[in-house]
Amino acid sequence: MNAPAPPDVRTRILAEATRLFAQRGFEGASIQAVASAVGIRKPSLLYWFPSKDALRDAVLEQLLSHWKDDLPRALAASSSGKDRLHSSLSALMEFFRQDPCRATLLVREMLDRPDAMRDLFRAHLQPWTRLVTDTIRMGQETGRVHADLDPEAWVMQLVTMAVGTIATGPVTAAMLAGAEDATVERQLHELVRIARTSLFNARPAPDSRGHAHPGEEA
Amino acid sequence: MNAPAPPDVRTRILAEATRLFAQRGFEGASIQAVASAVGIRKPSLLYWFPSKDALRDAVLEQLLSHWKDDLPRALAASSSGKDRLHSSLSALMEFFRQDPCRATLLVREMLDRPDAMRDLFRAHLQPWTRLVTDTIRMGQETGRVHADLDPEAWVMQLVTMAVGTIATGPVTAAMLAGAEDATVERQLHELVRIARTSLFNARPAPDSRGHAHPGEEA
DNA sequence: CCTACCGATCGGTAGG
DNA sequence: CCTACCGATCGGTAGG
Repeated sequence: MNAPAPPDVRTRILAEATRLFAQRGFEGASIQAVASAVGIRKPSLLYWFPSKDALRDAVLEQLLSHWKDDLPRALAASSSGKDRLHSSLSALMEFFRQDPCRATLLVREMLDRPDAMRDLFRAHLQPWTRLVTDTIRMGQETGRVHADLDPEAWVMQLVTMAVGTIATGPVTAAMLAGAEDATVERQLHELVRIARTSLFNARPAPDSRGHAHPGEEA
Repeated sequence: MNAPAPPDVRTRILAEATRLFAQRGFEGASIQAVASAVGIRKPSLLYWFPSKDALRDAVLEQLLSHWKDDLPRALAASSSGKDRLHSSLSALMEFFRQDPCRATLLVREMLDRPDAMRDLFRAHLQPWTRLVTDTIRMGQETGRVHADLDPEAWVMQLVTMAVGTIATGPVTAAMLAGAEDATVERQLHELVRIARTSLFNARPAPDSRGHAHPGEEA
């Protein structure tokens, strides 16, 4: 009846592996280092995960399952097409901002094993991207979204930008003028502006201010 | 008495190291592997570069110097502001398309050593970004460029997108609908459209010097 | 640019 | 989940 070790050894291994694989890369992070971070010996780690590659797979599986579950939730919560697109982007950025290791790890894996990641992306992310591109196409039919926009390519560019900003933001943000105040935030703010202007057509009537957006409906 | 190998051993080491560091990462590519690719023994490589870290530094230095020299050239060749921005983006994409290893290597290094890369970026890329942001600000004064655009952040987002598309494009491109026809090209095409629409004001009214653009409204 | 060699660390196994 | 141990490979040096 007594519960197993509350934080769960297996779960802690996954958490530390995610952190260390993201920080130092798969080749740069030894299973010895992961075991030490958890507070166990190396052979004990290999009892839970039969090999370093199996640990890598489990880490990735956990990350992509989280994406698969979290992202569509935000999308389903919105009603209007414009809201759906806005909250999809917010959810995407929030997913990586919650834990920047996710972005770093995804980028590293895409570079290390492009073929394996292509399959994982297709299996886990295809449904989510489909939801977003369908919403975009509806917007194109009503004329609110640029007609010459390529829906699939647009979504993947936004993913590339969001992942890249979180993963490499600490470097690129140092190029911003100003100073040391929240510079990754500044990049994310511009990212949102880029997304909005590259997606929606300019408002037809420049004079009518206020709530605007004629006939926003389902 | 015969001349040294024409391609220059040192140069060949740098080329193979660039390729292998990009492909497998710095930790994943041993100096033994680099030496084998060049066709020499490991200690011979260490005669030209005193350590693996020295080799890494030389590889990066060469890459960033190339950026520093090539990119501003395209910029200087254009006259009008709009041309300058257009050719800056073309040159940026072409730089990475010429050799995708450049993008992969830059991303890996930003993840592995953010602090060192921040300094290298500042030293090598600051002048180029300054040229672009100055041109953008000129466009904002004439009203052709969105007034609420953040010049430095916009440039870094475009760099993030271009580098990310070349480095991780083979993975994300597989998510595109269509099929197997030039999918990274399709992403680059959308990248250009995103850049254009997020930069320039729609020009429905040819009357220049329009009203100052308001910030934004939901 | 080579041969020969170094200690340290790698991923993984035996056996309990 | 542990101790003890394995062969292979790592970055680097000695010395020519």
